[in-house]
Amino acid sequence: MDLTAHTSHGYSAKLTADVVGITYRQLDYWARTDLVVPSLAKATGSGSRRQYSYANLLELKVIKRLLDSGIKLEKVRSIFDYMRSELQEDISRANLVIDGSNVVCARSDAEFIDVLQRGQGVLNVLPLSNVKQEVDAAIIEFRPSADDTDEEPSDEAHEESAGEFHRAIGES
Amino acid sequence: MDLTAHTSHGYSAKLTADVVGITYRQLDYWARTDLVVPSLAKATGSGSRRQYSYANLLELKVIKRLLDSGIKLEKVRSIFDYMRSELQEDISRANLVIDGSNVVCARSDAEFIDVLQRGQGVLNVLPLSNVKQEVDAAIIEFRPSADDTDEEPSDEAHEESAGEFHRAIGES
DNA sequence: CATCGCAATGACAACATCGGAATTACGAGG
DNA sequence: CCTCGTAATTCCGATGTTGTCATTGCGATG
Repeated sequence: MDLTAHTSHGYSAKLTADVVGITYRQLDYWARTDLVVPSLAKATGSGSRRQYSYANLLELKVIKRLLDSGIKLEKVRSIFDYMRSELQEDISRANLVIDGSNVVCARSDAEFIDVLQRGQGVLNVLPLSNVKQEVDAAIIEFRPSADDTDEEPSDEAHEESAGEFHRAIGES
Repeated sequence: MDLTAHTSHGYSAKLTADVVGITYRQLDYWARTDLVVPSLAKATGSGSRRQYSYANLLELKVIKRLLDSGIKLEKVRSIFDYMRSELQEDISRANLVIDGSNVVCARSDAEFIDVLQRGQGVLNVLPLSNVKQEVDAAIIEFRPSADDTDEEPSDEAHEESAGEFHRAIGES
């Protein structure tokens, strides 16, 4: 199942916001401030339509993850200077490690652990595999085109889709 | 060398800000908003003197680390609900792992790696050992009481005291 | 007692990051 | 051509986190 092929016409702003799990207002703000500009169609004035690509969805989902973990948007902006060169393909087995202003994309587990051991400051570790998974799941969930053979058309239960980690950590 | 004994009279606000590497304005704001209230002497009105303990210095240094890595102060506040119960002793070999609203203090390397592998979202990893190191070094550096037999009395070069990691990561 | 330095306080401004409501404009369909 | 739905834009406001500056007050020293 390759959801990248869905990029024939791209994703509208509203759908993108729903899939990623952010508000339209945030998506709009990020587009205007050049954090994530829609690849397929930029806004050309009032009434025009922004069109986001599948790659844009992944970018936006990563940003939401970073924000949810408490990272400032300002820092996210600097991170994405590096991100855009690395985020393109094979997101499946990569781990992103961020140390202040430095970013590295560790693909092997050995490199990953090695980087962690040398860390001097705070390290922000982001496994990218589940990002793609969650985006794909959300695309199907919010798909407007027919065949919604799901049992949960309710608008709730989109948060905490993967909840095994929280029990291992302990409650806050 | 136990610098905790320096707590006989505590640390003034200005000295604390210098040691930790933050502005007085930040320290003042954090005290007023109950993020870090000085243990030894709270402000009792205009003209009074705040007195910070050694434990306060460690707390403040951790906060600065989190801020430098782009963590929002709002998230730092929630993190410290858990932190205060764990930050007291044996900071030497502990690693702090933060996943959104969940915080865990992994003491063994095995537990540390195990937690990292199960991470679903963004993990903020903070080695606490070097926090203590840097605070101790800064205390000696900014010590007002005599015997400054150092070769660098200049006010610069306090940032990036441990710079081996940056070369391993790559430039930003 | 007068003065000085330091530190807390308060008032104000600035900035980023949004949320909400009203307005405007595009495109499709009758 | 008119209308309708959708979406971008504009305007306004709120909030949190500082910076700057002036004021007030404490304590020590002359």
